[in-house]
Amino acid sequence: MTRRRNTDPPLSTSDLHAAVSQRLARHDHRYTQGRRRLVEAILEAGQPVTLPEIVVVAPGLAPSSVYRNLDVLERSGVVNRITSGGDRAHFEFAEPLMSHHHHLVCVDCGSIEDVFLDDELEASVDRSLAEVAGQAGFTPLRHSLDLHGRCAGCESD
Amino acid sequence: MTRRRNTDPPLSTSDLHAAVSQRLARHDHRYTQGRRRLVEAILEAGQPVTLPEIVVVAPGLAPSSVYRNLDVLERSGVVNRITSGGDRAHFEFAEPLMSHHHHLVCVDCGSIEDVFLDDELEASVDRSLAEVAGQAGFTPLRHSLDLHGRCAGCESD
DNA sequence: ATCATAATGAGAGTAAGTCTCATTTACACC
DNA sequence: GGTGTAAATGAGACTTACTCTCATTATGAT
Repeated sequence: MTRRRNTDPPLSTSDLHAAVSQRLARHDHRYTQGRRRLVEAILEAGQPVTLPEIVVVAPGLAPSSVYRNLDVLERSGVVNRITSGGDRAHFEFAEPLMSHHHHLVCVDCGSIEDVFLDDELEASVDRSLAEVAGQAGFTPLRHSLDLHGRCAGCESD
Repeated sequence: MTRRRNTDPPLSTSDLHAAVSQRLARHDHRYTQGRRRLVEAILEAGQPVTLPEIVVVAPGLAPSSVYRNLDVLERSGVVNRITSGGDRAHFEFAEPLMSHHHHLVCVDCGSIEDVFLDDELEASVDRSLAEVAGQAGFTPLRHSLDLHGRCAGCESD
């Protein structure tokens, strides 16, 4: 298992914009300037980000619009909402705009870092989950596998 | 892999109360009537519950006290807070008061059901996570593995 | 260029959860 | 069993992440 950097995107920036545009169009949404800046802010962050972090990177974006657009992007399959990190939601690109990965969630500061596991383990996890889901009459969409603990910064305090 | 019922607790009710009492005492907290009723409400639910669901099962408990006590119980290692199910936190007993398990999270109604995976898979997951955590200087506490999808009730609509 | 429609943004509104503080309860010691 | 002290309670004010509203503006199709 190699630890990949989150800065290795599966798509180039222009391909990302094209893919986002296509997904929005498929849901009858427009790829406006504001949404483009929002996508670029998430891209620049390179990690799951909260709304305040987005507004810092892309000042001038109205919070109400960012919230609304994160919603649109989520429903269009562009973005995932992560709620494991405390009281503030984090956002990141959804698959396949970003490769499948998991999270290190800091229980102290709520920060979230991406990590990658090997495909064999992912396959066993999916197989096992599919089995229990079937027994419960549950229709699986995706899994989330997060490690909760203390990040390097918080541990050294 | 056998699908265990969540109604198979690792502890009897009196053992549960004893264990809770001990954990509270270890943190210099008292096991009061209100906390006892709260613990029993979570026990009766048999699934991760939200605050309104607790108040229904145990009417008369003041919401502010329930919130405060859920906090105390969480910090004393009695209860886990689950934030995967939308905007409302769910609570359930922590290990080892409840055996290690995972969740089916309905993306429609936000309900959460417990499922159990086999120990071998859990071990591989822990091994892999420990490896990536070490590389990131992250101190692991616990992992969460949730399956997101649509529950039987919501799928049939 | 025009037009219909979607998107924007400022601010009001909502609701989950926290804080405050006067009162009550639980445990330790006698 | 009483007594004192410190923790727990509960009602309601408060905070804040997020959503809604609606008048204005930008977008993309023709």
